[in-house]
Amino acid sequence: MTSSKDPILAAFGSRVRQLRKERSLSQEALADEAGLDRSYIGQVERGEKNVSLSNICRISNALNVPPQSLLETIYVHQE
Amino acid sequence: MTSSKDPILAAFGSRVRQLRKERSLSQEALADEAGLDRSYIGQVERGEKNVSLSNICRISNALNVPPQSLLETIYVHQE
DNA sequence: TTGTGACTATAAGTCCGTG
DNA sequence: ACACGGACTTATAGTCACA
Repeated sequence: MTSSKDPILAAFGSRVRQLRKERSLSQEALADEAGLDRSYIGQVERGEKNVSLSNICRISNALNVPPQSLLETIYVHQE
Repeated sequence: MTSSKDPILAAFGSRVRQLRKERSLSQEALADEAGLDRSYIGQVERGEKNVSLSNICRISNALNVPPQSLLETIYVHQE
């Protein structure tokens, strides 16, 4: 499931990338801030990783945004 | 790390429990809606599990709330 | 500076049960 | 209806070398 194109993970990753670029950070710089690996951040941004809640918060913290703002672009079909 | 008291996971779990009870659902009923295991939901609510983004969305979908509302009670220290 | 595939260790998550 | 545990399978975390 890690590498399958899950639109949720893709939306999350795009959001991270958007916020990172707004701050003119490299993946490496963001990774450093978050205490994560550079390539891991890249994988997250490409929607290849099903990120855990801990890491969502680490990344949001590194970006100086509340964690829920990283989920803002995720739309789940309500019935 | 599974059983350590991470306040982020605890806050998330409490929020899930709160919303579940508002809907008068049992853990089993919620698990069924979300396509997850009954005991897993219990562990999540007790803050014992580091939930993945996919499962955050599954649970939020089962509760009929947007995923970011499950993170609303999580406050990360901004510097 | 980033994309990518491969890799190992550990945690996620399931399924069975108990009180 | 829930907490909790053991044993189990599968996914994620986290890192690396290289394109």
